[in-house]
Amino acid sequence: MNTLRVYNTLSKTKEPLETVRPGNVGIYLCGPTVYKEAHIGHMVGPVIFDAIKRYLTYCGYDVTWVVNITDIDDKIIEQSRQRNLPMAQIAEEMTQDYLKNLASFGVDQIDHMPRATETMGEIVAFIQDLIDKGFAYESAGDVFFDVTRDSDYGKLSNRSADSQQGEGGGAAAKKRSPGDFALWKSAKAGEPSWESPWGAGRPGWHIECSAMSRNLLGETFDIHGGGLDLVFPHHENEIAQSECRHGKPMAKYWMHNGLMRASTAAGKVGGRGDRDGEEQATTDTKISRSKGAGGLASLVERQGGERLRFFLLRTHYRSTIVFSEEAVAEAGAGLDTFYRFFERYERLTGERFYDLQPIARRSEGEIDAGDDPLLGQVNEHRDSFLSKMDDDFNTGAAMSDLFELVRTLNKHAQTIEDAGSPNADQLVTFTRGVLTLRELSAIFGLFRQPPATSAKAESELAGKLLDLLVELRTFARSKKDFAMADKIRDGLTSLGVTLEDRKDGTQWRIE
RNA sequence: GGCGCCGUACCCAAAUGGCUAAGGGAGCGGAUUGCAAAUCCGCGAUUACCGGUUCGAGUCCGGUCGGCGCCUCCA
Repeated sequence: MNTLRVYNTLSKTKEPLETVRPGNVGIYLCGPTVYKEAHIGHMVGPVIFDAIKRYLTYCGYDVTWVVNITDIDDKIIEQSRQRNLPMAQIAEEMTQDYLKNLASFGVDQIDHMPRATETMGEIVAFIQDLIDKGFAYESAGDVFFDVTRDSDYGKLSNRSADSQQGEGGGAAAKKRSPGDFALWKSAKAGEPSWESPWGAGRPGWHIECSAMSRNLLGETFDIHGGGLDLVFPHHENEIAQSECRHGKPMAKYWMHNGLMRASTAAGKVGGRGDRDGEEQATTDTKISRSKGAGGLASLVERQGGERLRFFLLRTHYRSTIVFSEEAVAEAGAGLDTFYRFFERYERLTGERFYDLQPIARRSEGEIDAGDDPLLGQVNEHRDSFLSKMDDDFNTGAAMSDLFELVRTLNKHAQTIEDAGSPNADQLVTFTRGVLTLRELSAIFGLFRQPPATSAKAESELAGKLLDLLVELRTFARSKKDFAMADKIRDGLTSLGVTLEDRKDGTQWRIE
């Protein structure tokens, strides 16, 4: 098994992946608080970890991936008031929205999605044990974690416990130290609540993750992930709770993805932008739900889930991604290279790329190339791709090998086409090379099915009309009536239809 | 104020201190084409700036300038 290296926020270095149990990997990713629709930024973690799980599985690990749903929270209660609906209904609605978005982005590798409301027994037991062990205390119906009892506190985010101000407001008066955080919050009148030894209330924000990860992955598991913004206080407090209770490390590797920002045109009210020409002021602002980002469903409708997924995987997961639809469209131009190649593959072999069964295991993908130049090159691209994935899942770098692989295959396709009648040996080698493209792109979760064309609505009738126009143009060309042929083509171009004249006929494509 | 990140070509973006600084998009040449499209080939970088360490620096250290994150809810 190859050595995988993983960047660990705890040590601030890349470390070799050595799992708790050989051959197994447990991953816990902090999921959403379901109080409003998800935005594109919420998809970064799920997409990268989806690719990570695919890669680990491909490398032979048995992976268990948990993503929690936080369905109790002050913000959900607030929404529930504003919309005059029960908290559970809001949570359920937004959970469904989240699941729908995951599906659009091709995230289907999650094994467990526990909810806080379904983990209440374990949460209460967890808190009680912390009290019994002297790490937590009750104060007027609330329970707080006592950060002064945890000598390690702050090790993840590099902060000292006594420098923390903590949340203010009414809770502050009940705390022993300002940095103490709530494990259990007593319910005010009218708030949803659960029974506990400390009275009716609800869990604090961090405790559910400690309880759920312990339940599903054990006291020490392999990888804990989340957005960079969760390092403090959320993950710091999870560590405090879990490690004080268990007396052992919570997770071996802490992986944090970079946050997304939105590129928005800044004001420039008054509309005189001509003086400095193209210089347009833009600011990158944080994407947050409170600032009204959203419309993920319509974004998916416009761009397609695969483009968005590709856009996210283009950049290293720890980097900031600046979001704009222009950038997504640009990424899409790169994706089109693959789609066109798949059509070419189908023309040459009569087989659909999407019907190729991807090679599912790394140990089975190596090609015995012999002295075949094509397969030798394919192997090189594959090795390069895998070595980049081995180095902290560098999808952005590995992407280049996908492009180089498709270029190599395009060249081979060209020689086959130029030869006129394809010979069987060439096709066999070609198909074997294409199978490697299938294998590697499957690690990214790409090209699992043909891109949806619904948005472009190429109805049956439109297709037939296009076929008819192409036929008329072919007739004109055969008569050397290029003026007519070009008129038809230009007209179609202006409608967003591109024509390609090939030896074997003309093909149309809706851009 | 405390902790931390980033600055690579027109745009996006990769690069354990070591060969000509990946790849994509846009653009410009060329092959191909009736002309296009697609594909292939080719073209493009004082790595923000200044200094230091080193045989060797995009990478390490110090400084300057610029952008950003966390410290309160965040993926």
